[in-house]
Amino acid sequence: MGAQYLDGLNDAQRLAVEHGTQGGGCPPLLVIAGAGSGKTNTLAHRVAHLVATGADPRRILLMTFSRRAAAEMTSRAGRILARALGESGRAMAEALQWSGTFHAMSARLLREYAPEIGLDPAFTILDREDSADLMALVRGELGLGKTEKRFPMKGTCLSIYSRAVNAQDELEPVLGRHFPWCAMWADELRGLFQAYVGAKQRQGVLDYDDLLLYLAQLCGEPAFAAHIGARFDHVLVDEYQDTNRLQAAILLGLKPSGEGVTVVGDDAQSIYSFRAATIRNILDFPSSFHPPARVVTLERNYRSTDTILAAANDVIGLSSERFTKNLWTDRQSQEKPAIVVVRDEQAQAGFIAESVLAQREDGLALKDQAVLFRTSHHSGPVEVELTRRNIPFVKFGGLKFLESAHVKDLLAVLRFAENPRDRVAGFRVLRLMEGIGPATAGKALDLVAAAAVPEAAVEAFPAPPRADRAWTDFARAFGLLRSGAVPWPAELAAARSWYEPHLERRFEDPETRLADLVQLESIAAAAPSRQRFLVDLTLDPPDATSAEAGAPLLDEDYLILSTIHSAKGQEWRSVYVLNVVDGCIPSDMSTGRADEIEEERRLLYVGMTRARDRLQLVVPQRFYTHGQASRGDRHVYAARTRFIPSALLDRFDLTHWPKAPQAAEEGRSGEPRPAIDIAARMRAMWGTG
DNA sequence: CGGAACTTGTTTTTT
DNA sequence: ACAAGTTCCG
Repeated sequence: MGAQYLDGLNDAQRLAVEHGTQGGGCPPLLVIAGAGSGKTNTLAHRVAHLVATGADPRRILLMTFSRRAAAEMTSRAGRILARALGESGRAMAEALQWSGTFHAMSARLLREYAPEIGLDPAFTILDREDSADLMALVRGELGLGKTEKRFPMKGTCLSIYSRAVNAQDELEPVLGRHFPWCAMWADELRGLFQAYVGAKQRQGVLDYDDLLLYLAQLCGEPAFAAHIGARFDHVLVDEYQDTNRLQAAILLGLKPSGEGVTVVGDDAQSIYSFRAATIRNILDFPSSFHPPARVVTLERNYRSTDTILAAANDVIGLSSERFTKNLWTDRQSQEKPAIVVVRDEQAQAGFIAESVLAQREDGLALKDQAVLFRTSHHSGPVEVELTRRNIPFVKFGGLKFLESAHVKDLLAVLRFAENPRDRVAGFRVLRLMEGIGPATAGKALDLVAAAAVPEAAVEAFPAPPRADRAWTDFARAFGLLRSGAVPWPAELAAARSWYEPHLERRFEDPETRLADLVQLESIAAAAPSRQRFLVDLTLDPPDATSAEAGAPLLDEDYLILSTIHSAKGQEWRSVYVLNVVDGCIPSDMSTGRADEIEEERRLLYVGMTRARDRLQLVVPQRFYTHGQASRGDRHVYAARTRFIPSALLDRFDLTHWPKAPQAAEEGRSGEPRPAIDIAARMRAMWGTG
């Protein structure tokens, strides 16, 4: 049967789309989808085709890496179905309710099964920072704050815990491999983690890892697993190379036979091992089943020019691991990707600004261009330069608006109302009031947690005289939020009006912060309930920060700045990669072990393969070190990344910017700079510290 | 309780 | 260089 909407697909894509839709069951399928091979399109077609050939869209589970990817996928599937079947097709797509991240789907399922596993269905979810705060709280209670040698910081403790959980590994090997400097604390850490788990359970809170861990445990019980698995006829997982062992355990628990399972990914683009993702998941997938899963490989690249692809293929080709596929394209170009050598990060920023504008003159909108980098702060000087020249941009990755103190404060009020046992939220809220410190807050929270009616306990609490007034106001607001008398979006406004005086007292710039809170209310309006709002926001925070304080500039043109991690799955006509220098890519934090270096290589590969028509890698020659500024400006010389050795230079055009070093410009503030800073080397001979 | 001054270990990417 | 934690004082 030749469905017309499949005509645009190539043979391999079509194989992937039609697999298991022609009767006789649907055995497991692995799609190895190279960069730019039309992966999203193929997966969307597969979902649409499944539905068009009779699958019930309410019984399809689609797990993606981000909510944004899920939305893209379902809307594409919707368009295909609408084209094929008209209005009824659109309705079918809307029934694709089970799509989202592993974490979000887990939260939803756990909420349903909570009563059966002794979990409070009103559980709240701690984000990374909240989890670390709770870890610190517990650490204090155990007296690990005051030790001879300093105990690891809260964030480090959480990272250790998180890796052990997600990799399903024992503490000692985790410490040995990833946190050798904490190995001496193994016993104390074990005790800390035990107490941390206890605290979470008493408070009815789950952290990110728990969402996966609880569901994996549930799926480890055959009876539950079968029950949950039976709700879905098809389970599709995108970006499978970036899943960890817990996620694989969930998938295999739900569908032990692999019937109806499709996973899609690319081993060459695995870049999340720091989150315990393991490439073994995708490599071992076929042999997890009997007979083994079918494998379809998409090797035709529709995105990049042949010159860009040749360079990217060569970069990944130097990997010590063997990759089985070789991407090809028929998009010819005369232009090779460029390596642009600039003097320093300042010059790099100047080059970006100028080049972006020049390309816009040539008809390339800002939105068609993106600046990518390894680490969030690498874009600092570029951001300054763009702002100076009034070039609008939006930045993805790095600090989020959700992490600002005032937003967290307001959310904590809601979370405390949702779950009065949530100590991190409660602590945060109570201490906003003048005269309430850690001691008083702790006492109050104990009473609230023990009370049958939390709002009554708040009202009855004997606040210190200094805080009396503030406490009365709080008790009233808290009672209102708990009563359910205020319908949802208005509840947020109620919380804000309680919070406003505290905001004004605590911050220098209350106006801009208040604007953020108002913006939060527009997000809240889209959520059906307080609970959904809190879950959605912690599991999928708005990930962009723009120069002009988050104004939704949908129609305007703006440049994209993004970490390479956040650029996953995206593409632009013109791409710049910053700091393509040893120490940045690979990050000098990740040059310890061979597998870390390999991941950095893949990171560069991912960055390069985002480009459609034009790719420019920028190499600053030196970096200023602002350590102990004893005398003069110190700097270190940087070398081009080790991932592009001389043998690969043929694949690139080597250029300098500015074209001709302008002596006049340099001399303005005094003597010309020497090409080699002998003086700095002399000083460096005697150590840097 | 809350702010100021000081000390010391750390390191990035994100659901 | 920085942020987190500690100590001290009003």
